[in-house]
Amino acid sequence: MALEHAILVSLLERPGSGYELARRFDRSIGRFWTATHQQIYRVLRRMEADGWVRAEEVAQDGRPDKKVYSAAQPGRDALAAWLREPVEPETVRHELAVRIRAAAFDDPAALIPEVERHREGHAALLARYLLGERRDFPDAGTPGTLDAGQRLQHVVLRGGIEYERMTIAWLDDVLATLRELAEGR
Amino acid sequence: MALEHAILVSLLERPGSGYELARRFDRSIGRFWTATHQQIYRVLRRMEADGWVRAEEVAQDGRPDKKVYSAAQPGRDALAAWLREPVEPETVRHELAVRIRAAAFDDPAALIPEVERHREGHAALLARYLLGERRDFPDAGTPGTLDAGQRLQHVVLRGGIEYERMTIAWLDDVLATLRELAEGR
DNA sequence: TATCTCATGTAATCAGTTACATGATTGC
DNA sequence: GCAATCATGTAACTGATTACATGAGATA
Repeated sequence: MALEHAILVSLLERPGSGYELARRFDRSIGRFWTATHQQIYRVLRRMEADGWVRAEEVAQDGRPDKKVYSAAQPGRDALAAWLREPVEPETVRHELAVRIRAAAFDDPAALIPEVERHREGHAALLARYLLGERRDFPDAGTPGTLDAGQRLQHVVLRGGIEYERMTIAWLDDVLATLRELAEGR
Repeated sequence: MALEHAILVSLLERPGSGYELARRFDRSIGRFWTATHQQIYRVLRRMEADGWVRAEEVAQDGRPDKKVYSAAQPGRDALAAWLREPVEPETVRHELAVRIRAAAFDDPAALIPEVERHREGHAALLARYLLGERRDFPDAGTPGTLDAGQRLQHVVLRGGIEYERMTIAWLDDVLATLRELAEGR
C-alpha cells in the first residue's frame, strides 16, 4: 500500500507526468520501490480523485499533451500521517535463497552460472551507486553543504551501497560453497 | 511464482501437512519467503492436481485428521528445471527507504521512534540467527562434518546474519542522520 | 470459562503483471 | 523504412491478503 506514498515523495521532489514517474521508477526510485506505468496511471487517477495530487494539462508541440501532477496539501497530510504509523515488517521474497536450498536435491553445480550472473549484476549496481555518490555528494564530508533532503537521500544511497557490498561478499561465499560441493570436497 | 518451489524444497527436507508448512513459513522458510496458510492450502491443491506432490490422509487421535504431503518425482523434475532457469532480478519493496526520503517533507524527528523499533527488531533477529547457528552448526569449521544440504542451509543462514548486521549498522547511520537534522545540525 | 493449538477451508478484495492498443515525432 | 521515444490507456489475469467459518482437544 505504499505506492501512493512513493509517488507522493517523488512528486514532492519534483512534479511530473505519469510517463516521467514511470521512468523515475525505472531509475532512482526503482531502487527501493518498483512499479509499471499501467499501475502508476491507475494509482495517479485514484490519487487525483482523492485530492492527494493536482493535475495540470500541458500542451507540447511535436509531442503528445501530458498531464503534469503535483502533490496537494491533502497528500502531504496523508504522507505525514503515514510517517507516524508503525512500520510493518516487510514481506521477504528471496528467490535465490530458495534456489540455494533447492540445490541440495539436485546438482549444486547447476546453480553456479546463475549465481555468477547475479554477482555480476550486483557488482554493476554497486559501481553505479558509487559513481552516483561521487557525482551527487562530493562534499558530503564538509558540514553545512547539504540540505535535509540531500542528506536523507545520501543516507538511503549509503544503505544501497552497503547492501550491494554485503550481497557481493555473500554471493562469493555461496559460490565457494557450491564449488566445493561440485568438486566433492 | 516461486511459492510452489519453496513448498517443494520444504517438503523434500521433510514431508508435512498444510498446517505444518504454514508454521515452517512462519519460522525458518519465512526468512526468505512468506506465505499465509490460505495461500499454502490453495497452492498445495494445485500442486497435487499437477502431480508435483502426493497427499496421504493421516488419522490422529485427539486431533483432526491431516493430509501429509510429500514431493513426487514430477515435482523434483520441475524443481531441477527451475534451478536452471535464469534468476530474474527481484522486485524491491523497501518501505523504510521511502519513508526516510519522505521525512524531508515533514519532521525528520517523527521517524526516529519507528526507526529505533525497526533496529530493535533486526537486533533480535540477528540474535536468533546467531543462536540457531551455534545450535545447528557448531562444528562448521571442521571439514567433513556437514552434508551438502546442511552446508547449503548454513550458507543461506550466513547470508541472513550478514544482512542483519549490515542493516543494523545502516539503521544506526540513519538514526544519527535523523538526530542531527532534528537538532538542527 | 476462556484462550491456545491443531487442522482445513471459503469468499471477497486488492495489488501487481502481462499483453495489447494508439498515435505522433525523432533519429539511424 | 524501422526502431526508439514520448504519452496514455484498456483488459485479463495471477498472486496475495483480509476477513470469516468450523470444530475438537489441551491448558490456564
